[in-house]
Amino acid sequence: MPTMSRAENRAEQTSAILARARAQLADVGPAALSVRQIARDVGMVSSAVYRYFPSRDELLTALIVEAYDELGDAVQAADAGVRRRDDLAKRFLAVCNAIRDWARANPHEYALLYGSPVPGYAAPDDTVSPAIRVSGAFLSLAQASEQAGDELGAPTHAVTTKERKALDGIRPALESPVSDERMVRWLMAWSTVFGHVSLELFGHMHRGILDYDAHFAQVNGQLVADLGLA
Amino acid sequence: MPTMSRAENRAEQTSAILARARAQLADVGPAALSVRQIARDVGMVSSAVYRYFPSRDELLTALIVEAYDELGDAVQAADAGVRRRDDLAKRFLAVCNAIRDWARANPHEYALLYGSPVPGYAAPDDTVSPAIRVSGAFLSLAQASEQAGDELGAPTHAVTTKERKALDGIRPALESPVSDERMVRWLMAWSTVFGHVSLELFGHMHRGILDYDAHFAQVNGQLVADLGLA
DNA sequence: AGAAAGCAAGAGCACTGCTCTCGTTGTGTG
DNA sequence: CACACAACGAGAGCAGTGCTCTTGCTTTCT
Repeated sequence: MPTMSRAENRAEQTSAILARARAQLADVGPAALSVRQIARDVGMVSSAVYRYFPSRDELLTALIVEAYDELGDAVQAADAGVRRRDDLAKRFLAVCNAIRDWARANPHEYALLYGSPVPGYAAPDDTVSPAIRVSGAFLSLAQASEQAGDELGAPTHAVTTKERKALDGIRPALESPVSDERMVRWLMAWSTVFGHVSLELFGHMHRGILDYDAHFAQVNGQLVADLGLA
Repeated sequence: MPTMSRAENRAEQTSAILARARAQLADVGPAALSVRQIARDVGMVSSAVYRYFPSRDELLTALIVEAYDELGDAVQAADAGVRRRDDLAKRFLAVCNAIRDWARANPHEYALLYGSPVPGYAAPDDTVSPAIRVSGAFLSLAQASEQAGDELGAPTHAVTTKERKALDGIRPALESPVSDERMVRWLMAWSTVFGHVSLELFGHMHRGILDYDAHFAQVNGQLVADLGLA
């Protein structure tokens, strides 16, 4: 039983625990995730797990980070899959569909990220950097659209001075400037997309919308038009 | 200790339990809601609570119904508070603000309604009828707008035939017809509003948007314009 | 080689949802 | 009016949870 240094073993056990936790999360959801069950699954006793994760919440936080990364990868890959980089409409649609597809494929993970915050307030700074990758995809498209000189496809409601100040938090994250009017539109698109996905996934469109795919496509089409990507 | 019939007592105990559950929900959130703690609070032993609610999930369902009703009341009152009934923009803004205000005042309740579904799948038919009151507010405004002959404030993306069929689920809930183009816009507004509130409340706008009030007002202003209510 | 640190196991604490039993007590019926 | 029945509250108990602490053992560092 040599053949494994302490560090190696630790890495292996850590990822084994995470893998089982991941599976259990997908299976029964975050609320029912049990440290003891995970321990049994990986052939440990529950107290041993606490050598690797100081608490159940920390384990959940690790899962959150993983999920954000996975979603970020999916979104990034979808965007990168569009060959004509200046076809912003196509890139936008790819991103939106990637978000929804991932959410539908991983409902519990999506709920963990965008549903109610499960523990008191987990979100320490560990989670924010992977979290911004998704909204970052929207922001880069917004910048590209601005640089391409696109005109917004719908009349713009005058941006208030308060709102201009409120947007100061976003500007530092931009490499190239985006007009406030366009930024508002893109933020609205962000809310609309996640609003739709959440409402759909959490059952609020039940018996109202009969074809989620069609409706999401319709909404995206309208967003493309409003953003002036067509 | 007479002075109380069995039925009276039952009603009183039931509402006492509900009241404490309500308070605990607002305090610690749905996940940490404990039947035993509620029992202690109302001066009972835990097993006695099960004479009134067959399980913790049923209790939660009752709370969900209560919360839907409260939000529905708030929305309805906000709408009714607008004197000029034909000022649809004002009514729309009143409804949107009522939703957000209620959500901010009752974050745990909002999370229970629009966040991740906590128990496996509670939502039996008990919850659907109070739930549709909120979306119903949007729908009545959409109908009023159609009847007023408002023109949509932004170019319309062509509605696909699939989407037209997808909307069949909503039509039975309408008293007066609404064009599919307008309906799509209103559904988008619905997604946008709840998307914004969820993203804001669950912390996803942290450090990005510096003034939630201003941004929400800006978004609503744009929605009013897009819906042609101005 | 010896001290220090890492690790797995087990026992145990305080808590949870929920079930069952056991007296008591109010209620509708013969 | 009396009696049987159903509702009720309390208590014990089961199976499960997160987490801590102690006890040995083993790898690593000095």
